[in-house]
Amino acid sequence: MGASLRDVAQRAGVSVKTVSNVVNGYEHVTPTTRAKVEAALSELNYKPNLSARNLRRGRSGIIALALPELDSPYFAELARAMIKAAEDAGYTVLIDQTDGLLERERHVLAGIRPQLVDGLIVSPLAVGREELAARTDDTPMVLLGESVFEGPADHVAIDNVAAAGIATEHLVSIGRQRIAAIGVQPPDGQGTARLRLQGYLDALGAAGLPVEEDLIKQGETFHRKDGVKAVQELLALPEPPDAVFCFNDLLALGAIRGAHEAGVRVPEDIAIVGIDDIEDGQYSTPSLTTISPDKDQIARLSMEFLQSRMAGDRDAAPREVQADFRLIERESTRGRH
Amino acid sequence: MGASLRDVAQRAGVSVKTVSNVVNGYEHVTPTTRAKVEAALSELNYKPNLSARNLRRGRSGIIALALPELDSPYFAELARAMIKAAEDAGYTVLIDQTDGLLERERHVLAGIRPQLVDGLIVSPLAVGREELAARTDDTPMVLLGESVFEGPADHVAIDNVAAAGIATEHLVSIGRQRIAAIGVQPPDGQGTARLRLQGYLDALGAAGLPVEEDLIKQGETFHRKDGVKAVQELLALPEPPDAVFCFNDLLALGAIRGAHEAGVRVPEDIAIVGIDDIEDGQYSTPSLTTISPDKDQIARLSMEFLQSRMAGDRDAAPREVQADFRLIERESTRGRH
DNA sequence: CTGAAAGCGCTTACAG
DNA sequence: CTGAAAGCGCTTACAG
Repeated sequence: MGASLRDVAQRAGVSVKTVSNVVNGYEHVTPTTRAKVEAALSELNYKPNLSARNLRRGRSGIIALALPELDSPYFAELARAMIKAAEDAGYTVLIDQTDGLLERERHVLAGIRPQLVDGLIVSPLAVGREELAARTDDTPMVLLGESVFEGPADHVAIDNVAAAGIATEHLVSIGRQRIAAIGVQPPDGQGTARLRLQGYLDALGAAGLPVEEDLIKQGETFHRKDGVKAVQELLALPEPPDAVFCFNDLLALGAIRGAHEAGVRVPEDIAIVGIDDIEDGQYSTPSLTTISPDKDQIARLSMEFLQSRMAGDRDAAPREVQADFRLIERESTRGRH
Repeated sequence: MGASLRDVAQRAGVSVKTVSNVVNGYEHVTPTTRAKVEAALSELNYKPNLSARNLRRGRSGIIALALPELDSPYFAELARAMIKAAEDAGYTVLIDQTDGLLERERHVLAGIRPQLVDGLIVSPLAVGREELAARTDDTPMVLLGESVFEGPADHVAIDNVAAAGIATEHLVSIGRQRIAAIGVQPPDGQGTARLRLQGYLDALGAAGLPVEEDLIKQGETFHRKDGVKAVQELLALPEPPDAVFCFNDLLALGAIRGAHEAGVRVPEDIAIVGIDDIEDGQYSTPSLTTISPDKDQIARLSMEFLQSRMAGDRDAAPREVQADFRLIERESTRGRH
């Protein structure tokens, strides 16, 4: 294969140590020596063996990012931000796609790739709080997404209750009275949905609007198709809603599509708002009002937490931080009816 | 940190070799010995050090996937398929996001992470054929995307000329006469655009339609915003087109949005077709007619090529394979005007 | 400023 | 079936 340090050392007529010094940018090397070594280095097209280096150094410079799915735009956009933030910090990212499956999330938490990955950023869907807390692997970890973990590890998220509240409130503010929700999960489902439901209910209460069971719909996988289906059921109701708060943008885009298919106008007949601010929502017809979490900030904060843990600060109490978000008004909630 | 093989060996009262045998599932181990070892293994919560194993074995089980951007839906969907295919083959994927920048693509080709990655799947945008051919790093590599490489490495792609031809032809078949194109690149731009332009021109020729310079628009970054801008320019023409072939779905979705903003109906006034079959196109209003490349097949073929190279078949002539694609008709080209 | 040597944790011929 | 030992390629005290 490629040349080793020893090959280079031989060719340059110096010791392995000296070559290593040059390769690693150690300052105190005679110009002459350095020149000789560098010549040999490039003649042999030397590339360090990273496995060996990692073994010796006890670190790899790789962190794993475990996400439910890479082709859901929110996660894709988050992954981009994360890869960028990791790179700025000198790390590269390895991605694990869990599909939100319990089995796979467990596998990640138990430590796939021991000693190959210096840290872990995980967005769990299936695994619960207790299991997270009972983790035996000691690779530094940062949690993403929900906000009901209560301390098994550092955690970065937006305030989901508040975000959902603001989205719902916005629908109230434009004069809507029958506000539906799409994205509720079965009782054992993910916490994000529970928190967003909470925010929705809080906002209805604050506005003095009644809660109607019929207007609260499940969104099993948080994908467009669930949004289509749910909105169709809502529109088939004897007294359909005049607005929908969708627990994410994909559901909302599905809802827009479903309304269109049913011949119902958005926003005139039904206003729609989502959460995530994925790019699609800027270009859909109508464009989508949404809550925009600061993805770059989430990425940056996650890396900061992870870095401090990787740097040795393992025992400090788990930290919890909430990233910024803001409401972005677009066509799907414009105007009154 | 964690326990090493030696720790386990001591505890079990056997040699390191025996523990290694058990860990690696070597068959010929006495049940008694195995039991002892397994007990020690779980008592110490042993996890193999992958860096050490990789160093020794000379392989890592990791392949790198270098894509322009992870948050472009086509690449996100392709990445998902690739991660899946790699996993089926026992590999994990590390993603490099090049942003299509020459500098970063070069870095990938020169071998970032030497010996840490067994193989490379690259979708180059900026780097040209000559440079690919002149690569010095000998990590096995598979190329994705264009089809004008002519042999520097194994290559998987769809037949872009044919795909563009079929898309254009479809517009002809529904009676359109003034068919525009969006997505042309500056002369030194990527080959994909050149090939799709070729297919477009071929189809116009075959249909006996004239080529009009005014109807051929650039699409610098292949993103939605370029589609919006280009379609607006087209619609401002004294004699606007009645159809547009967009070189990818993102451009097409932008074009739909742009037409909507201009008060022009799709498909009645202007029919639109794209390439990629990203999920958004199923749910847009109107839904998008497109060419669907078989992404799973692309992923599978790439892995097969890569595996054969990684298995040692380094010197065989570079292979070229074309993945399947098909036209999917949706609302954006339905009906005649 | 440079060298000789140990050792990171593993796998693998080689013996027995 | 199991053990003792070498070595993958690197980094890093330790000398000098």
